[in-house]
Amino acid sequence: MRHLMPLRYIDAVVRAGSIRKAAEALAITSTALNRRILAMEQELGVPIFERLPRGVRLSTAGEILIQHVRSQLSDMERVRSQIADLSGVRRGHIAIACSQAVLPVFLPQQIALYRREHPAVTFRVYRRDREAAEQALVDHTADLALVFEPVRLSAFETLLAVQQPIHAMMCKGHPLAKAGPVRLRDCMRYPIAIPTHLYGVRSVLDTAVLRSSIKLQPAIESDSFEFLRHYARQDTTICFQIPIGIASAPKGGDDVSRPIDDRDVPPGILYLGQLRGRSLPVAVSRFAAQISSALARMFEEAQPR
Amino acid sequence: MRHLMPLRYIDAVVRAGSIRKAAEALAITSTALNRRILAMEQELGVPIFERLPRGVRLSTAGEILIQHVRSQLSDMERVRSQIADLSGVRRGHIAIACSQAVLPVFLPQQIALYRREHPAVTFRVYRRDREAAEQALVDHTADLALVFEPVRLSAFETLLAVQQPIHAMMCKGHPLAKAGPVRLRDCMRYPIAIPTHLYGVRSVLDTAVLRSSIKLQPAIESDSFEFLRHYARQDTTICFQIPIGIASAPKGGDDVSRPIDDRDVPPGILYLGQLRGRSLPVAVSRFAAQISSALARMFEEAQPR
DNA sequence: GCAAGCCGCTGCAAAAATTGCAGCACTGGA
DNA sequence: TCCAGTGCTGCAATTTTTGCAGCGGCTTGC
Repeated sequence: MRHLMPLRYIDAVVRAGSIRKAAEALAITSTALNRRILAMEQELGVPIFERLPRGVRLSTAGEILIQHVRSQLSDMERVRSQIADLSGVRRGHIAIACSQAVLPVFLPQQIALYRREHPAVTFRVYRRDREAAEQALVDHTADLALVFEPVRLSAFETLLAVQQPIHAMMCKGHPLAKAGPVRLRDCMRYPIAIPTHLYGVRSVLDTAVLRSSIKLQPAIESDSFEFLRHYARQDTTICFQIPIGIASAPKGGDDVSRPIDDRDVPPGILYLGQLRGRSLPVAVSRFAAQISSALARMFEEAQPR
Repeated sequence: MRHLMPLRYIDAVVRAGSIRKAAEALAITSTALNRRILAMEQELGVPIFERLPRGVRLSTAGEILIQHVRSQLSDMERVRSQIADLSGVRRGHIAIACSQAVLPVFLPQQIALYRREHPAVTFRVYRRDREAAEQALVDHTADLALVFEPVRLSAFETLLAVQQPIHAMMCKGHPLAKAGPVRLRDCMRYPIAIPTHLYGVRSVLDTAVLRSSIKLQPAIESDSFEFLRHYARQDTTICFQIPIGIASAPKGGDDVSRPIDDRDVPPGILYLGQLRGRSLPVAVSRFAAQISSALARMFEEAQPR
């Protein structure tokens, strides 16, 4: 849509932090971009940006404006999508910000399933910790967020919530590698590998441990689940993951997972959500419905808390 | 704002019903307008208008688009207003759709009061029956609606509701011209002048009469309250009005008003409302707050029903 | 302490877009 | 059947936008 180019320009400048960088990203000259910004500011009667020696920053007025700009841009996207939808073409774009846990199995499966029906729909998947995921909704980088144990929920409108008990994972030959729940204190007899505080799994474990006598003494700490898991395969180290992040094939994998007993660690909650008050494009809401029903089918639906 | 000219153009064409008429209203050539419409349609990939021999009409896609267009336009207005507000300039524009009753006294007073504080704010006042008033909110012709006994309330978000008992009005020398409530059957002994069914006063009277043995036999029926009132001054005819439409000066007027007894006619309700879900420009919401408190001070606040 | 590197901004000319005029084809009503 | 009214198009004039080169201001690193 041609007429909202000026809005795109403003958004680009905000994201780039400088007019020249934004111009490069937009494949136009800095001159042109600069003049459009100046023109907008004159129309508005107020500067949108503060000029700094190293670029520009939003002014107070700009802060108000950028909210409007971003909602306009994504709303136009919704309109396009609705119009395309009624002429039978199922196209669109879906951007998702999500926790690591859904990256290896769940999301690839679901997206593939969806694209089988609607090949004209494109996807973008951002791996974001629970705080950054909400921010992505706010600045319209993402349409949906699928996060485990989000922190603040002010701009977040929950579409679905499912329980996710923490599982302990270990290599096949591990002494604890049996079926059924395992007690946390049994795990603690072995070296443990856990993620950093950015992650929901860690925060659930931390709060659970607080009210018990057990102490978490991690042998390995990392911000990469992939690393933790591969490390745990090497020896008797135990790592932790939630069910949605564990391949469903029960015997094919190199490792074994056992739920930690409810009495030790209560289940965490995985949330699917969108920006509060926004009306989603058809493609997005259809995809949200699909993964909602998949999640609800796979896991117990959680009460909002 | 320059960049939403295309949107204004579309809106103008929709309202005018033909490109040439809209072009005239916009003070540009039909050629230019026509080409912009064509360009928009090409960008969208779908016709916005159906071409008729006598003009154009919105297509299905256009119906979706015009909603977006109008909300964009008024949202931009809100942003401008917010930005102007933070730089201390209290300017803006307020459009109100209202029932006749508030036109003679209440609204002029309130607007004058408001403009004394904020002279840079401009007003537009539309006289609309209760159905048209809601429509004016929907198509963004009006920011606020102040209507007596609205019919449908689907797009209408109530900001305040106050009770308005129906009053009987008569000339000074009338046999009924005393203080205190009057019974409806006493009024019926004289010729009565009442408004058409478009009006809330009529519908309140009609429903009240339905459950009694009294029959409404209007001597005069008109869609102009002003006419009815002036007519009633001529002889013993009685007309009806709600308190907000009656000048507060108790003895200055040429006529006398007496509330009709609650047992005969229950009070109607006057609603102040806006378009559901819309966030109003600062000027508008400030004015809404002003008249809300004025109404609440003058009349008993009604429970929503 | 001074040069190098970014930054936003501006004068001027080229390029691109928008606009206006005149005119065409079409339709429904007098 | 004619006429008024509609949307649409080719072409030229006009307006707007863009790009190039360059200026002055500021921070950073040697």
